[in-house]
Amino acid sequence: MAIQLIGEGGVSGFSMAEASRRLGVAVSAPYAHFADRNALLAAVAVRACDVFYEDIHEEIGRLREPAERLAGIARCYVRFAGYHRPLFEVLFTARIDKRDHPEVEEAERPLNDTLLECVRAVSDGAPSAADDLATATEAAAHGHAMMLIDGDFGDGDAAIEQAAERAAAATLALIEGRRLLARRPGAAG
Amino acid sequence: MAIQLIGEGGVSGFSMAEASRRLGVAVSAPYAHFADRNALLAAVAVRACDVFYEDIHEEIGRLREPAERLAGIARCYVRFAGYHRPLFEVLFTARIDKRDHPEVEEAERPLNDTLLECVRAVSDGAPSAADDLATATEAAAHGHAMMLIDGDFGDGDAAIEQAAERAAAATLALIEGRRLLARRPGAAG
DNA sequence: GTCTATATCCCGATAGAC
DNA sequence: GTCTATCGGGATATAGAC
Repeated sequence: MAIQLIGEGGVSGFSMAEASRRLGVAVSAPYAHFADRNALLAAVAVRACDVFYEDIHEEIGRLREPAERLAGIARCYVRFAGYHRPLFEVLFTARIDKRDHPEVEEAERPLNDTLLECVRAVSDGAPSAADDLATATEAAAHGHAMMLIDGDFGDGDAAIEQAAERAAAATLALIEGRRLLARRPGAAG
Repeated sequence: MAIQLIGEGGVSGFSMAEASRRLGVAVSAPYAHFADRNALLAAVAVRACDVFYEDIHEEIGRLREPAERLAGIARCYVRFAGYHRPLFEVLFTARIDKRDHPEVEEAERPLNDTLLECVRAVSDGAPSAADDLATATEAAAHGHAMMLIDGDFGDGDAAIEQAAERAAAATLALIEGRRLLARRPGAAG
């Protein structure tokens, strides 16, 4: 499938023209399958969600402790960024207009649901506590993933695993100190 | 200065041509001041470091508690992303080759030093503990900043402040649970 | 569904006059 | 230091034949 080969290039400058060249087809060929560049990117994003979803469920299927499961999601997040970098970039750094491509939002929903489910399992009954922890976890995972891509952990599989392990550990630390995540009365939100 | 006006555009596609147009000068004018596009971007990045550095020191100058100071850095990080978005993008998402432009690395050093200083103040004597906390803090701040830019917190100043407050709170939580940041023996790194 | 060919546009960078 | 003019390149997207 074209989608996979396109993934070999970066996200931008990824171009229809170069992708076509790599596939050995004419530059006009992709337009028979996708309305325009963004439509193709959206299709890649949907595929990225599917891969990500499978990775996460494989991981949390092995884990029983709620805290470990949430940490496992963070681990998967960073591993996904490392092992499927092009998909990750399309999903998180390509600005796809969700109004033009609601399929992407649709594909993202199961991921959010899984995260919320795991967060609720470790969060105390408080109303906004789960949301606070979910946001913090997502931010920590995303930050580690970006730093990994930026090369802050070095190169190769060892760097990926180190970043993933750090993200998982950070998640456990966030859980440990989660009572401090409650926003103070003064802040908006 | 051209640098400021250029900041009005996104990071990419930012172009010399469009920047020149905005300034009402010829497309060739900037090349009298900068060798090429990357040189201009590098200059913007250096400026970004300076602004960031001043913001941080204004913030931690007001704070005494070590933990609050580290949280203040995270707060500044996210605020910087929100209030100086173009500078933030140039600094963190434009890939500038540090070998071609060592000035950027030079300008970044004081920032790293400040972070490490604050981290050491809250970290227990352990050797790698400070490094672990620094990485986790940076990742959390970066993650919140990226989510802010992505619109996950909404728009406007309220969104910026909310994201900044969440990043600060996450930092405090990381400090609280910092003993869990130590990587397990099995992991590489 | 794929090809060739083409229209249109924008960008980075340089040359040379002023 | 700024201008005009230009070269060379690459991109998106469409039209029409096969």
